[in-house]
Parts: sequence; structure tokens; C-alpha cells
Amino acid sequence: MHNTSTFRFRFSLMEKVRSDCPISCSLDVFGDRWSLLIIRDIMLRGKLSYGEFLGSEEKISTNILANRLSVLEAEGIITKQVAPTNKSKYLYHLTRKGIDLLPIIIEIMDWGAKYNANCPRRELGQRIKTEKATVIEEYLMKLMENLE
Amino acid sequence: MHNTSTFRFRFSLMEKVRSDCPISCSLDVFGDRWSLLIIRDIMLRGKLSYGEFLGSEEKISTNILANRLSVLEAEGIITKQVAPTNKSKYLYHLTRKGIDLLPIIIEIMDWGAKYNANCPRRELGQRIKTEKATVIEEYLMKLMENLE
DNA sequence: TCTTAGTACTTGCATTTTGCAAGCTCCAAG
DNA sequence: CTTGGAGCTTGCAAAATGCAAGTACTAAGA
Repeated sequence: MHNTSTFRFRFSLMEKVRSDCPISCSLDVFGDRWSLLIIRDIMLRGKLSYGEFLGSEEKISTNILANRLSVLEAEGIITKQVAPTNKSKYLYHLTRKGIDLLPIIIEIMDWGAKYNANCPRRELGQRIKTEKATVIEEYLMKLMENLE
Repeated sequence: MHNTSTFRFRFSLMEKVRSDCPISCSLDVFGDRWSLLIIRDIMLRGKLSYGEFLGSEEKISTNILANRLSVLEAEGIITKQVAPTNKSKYLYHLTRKGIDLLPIIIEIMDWGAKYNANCPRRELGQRIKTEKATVIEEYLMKLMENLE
């Protein structure tokens, strides 16, 4: 199912679950410095391809990106499909499971903006400050439209 | 201010911020597999001491625990104080900044429980399924009482 | 006072993960 | 039939992690 080379580092030992605590299980999946940034790119910035993810300002390296994408796909958080326009390009989309990470992403954004003077709140950041629930609702609907 | 040995690995280079995105900044602080589990222990399980954190089922190792505690303290998320009963014991408490991680913790718990058959929802897990906002409100009030 | 135990770490070392740079493969266009 | 774009893989050095053992300080009991 998964080729070994892609899994040569993270999760190469396959499924070492630390406990049955839902927080612990979640962190086993996305508890690192990169996974949620990829989700952010797809979810909030409309990025879809490997090249677009590479372009983000945090400068993820190619091997880490390839690994995280395969882990997220294996976990059923994103899907990978050939681009209709170009057979050598792939598009990554969120599954329902991936879309359900939205509230986590929004809460992390809100906390980060609140406690970092150097993190300017842009439109979305401003809105979640006063109408978080509404914003989540809106994004949820928008993201669900792209499902299938 | 910080002794070097405690910071010999994580954040030993001090503040390498990847971008001004609030999500990225947040993950620079707690984007790993352990930090939020320590927060969970303090926030939801009433644990307060090094020994209690070590006792959790995920079995964090002593050097990682010491490092994460010092990072969380340096970030102003927890405070460290001598126990009133015993001079050789320390108690860790959440600051306001730490308490504000509550919604993130709750959302991660909810997602983890939803997508892991092997993660049983206990009382709290059940309640957040139907009355998340209320539960957050309640816990927030309870945690704020212990501030100061 | 001497010893034993509790609490909180620190240290050394092997293993794993990360980060960086350089390839490599496949497809499409000229 | 070559050139370029897109998506990776590979090799290697550096950093983080995990484990086991040791240290330092305090408290309590003999």
C-alpha cells in the first residue's frame, strides 16, 4: 500500500499509538511543525499542488513535504488526484476528515494572533476575533461544496 | 536568564520564527507531540508536578519533559513555583495565555474522538459533542479561578 | 547524625527526524 | 528530440528524541 521509501522517516515504524487519549491520537497524526501548515494552505489559501505548498513563506523542504503529503493521504485527511489539465501534475484536496480540522486551525490562528505582536490580524484574523462561530460556519460550507 | 543546558536541544538557537503567520508562530511554540499533552494534564486532569506528568500513559521521557516545561515557562504559558508543603517540589500552573489554549485542546479532542474508533469518549468527550461552547465556558471559569 | 527515600532534574549515547542540496523521472510544448 | 515544468527521491550533516543511568537537593525516620 505505502511504498517504503516515502515512509523512510516519519511513521516508518507504522502506527505506534501512545495511548487511547483523543488528544494524543490527534497529535500522533499532525503533532509537528509542518502538517497543519499544509492544511492551512489548502483550507484557507486555496493551494492545491506540491509546487504551491513549496512556495509558502515558511519554506518547507521537498522531502518533508513529500512525506507529510503521503502521511496526510494515508490518514484520509487529503486526497491526491491527477490534474485534469496535465497528467504530470497532482491536485490535493481535503476530505471530510480534513475539513473537520477547520475549527482547530481557526482556534490556533486566533491564539497565535492574540499572543504575537508581530502577527498582524488580516481580514480573517479580525473577523474570528468577534464572530468566530459564523466564520467557521461560512468556511465549512464553502469547503463542503468542493467535496465531490 | 535561561540556563543553556536546559535548552541544549529544542530552541537552543532561540527564536527562529518561520513567518508572521499566526498559525506558524503557534506551531513554533507547541507544534510537537508532547507540549499539548502537558497542557492537557494541567488543564483537564489537575496535574501540577513533574512527577505527575511523568506518570501519564504516554510515557514522556524525563529530558523531554524538563525541556518542554522550561520552554512553556519561557513562553509564558505556565508558571513554576515551589510547593508550599515541600521545598524540593515544584508546582506548575497555567497563565492566562496557557488557559487560552483551552479551545484548541477541546477542538483537538473532539476531532480525535470523532475519527478514532479506539478513542472512547468519556464524560467530557460526550459533552463537547453536543454542548461544546458551554463546556469551554465552564472550564474557562474554573481555570480562571486558579489564576493568582 | 546517618541513612533512606522522594522529587526534580541532567548527562551520555544510540536512534530517528529534519534540513539542505543535488539529482532523477515523467509529461508536455516547441 | 530537446527544453522546461512538476513532483518527487537520495545522500549526508545536523538536530531532536528516547532510553538508561546518574546527580542534587530536601525531608523524614532510626
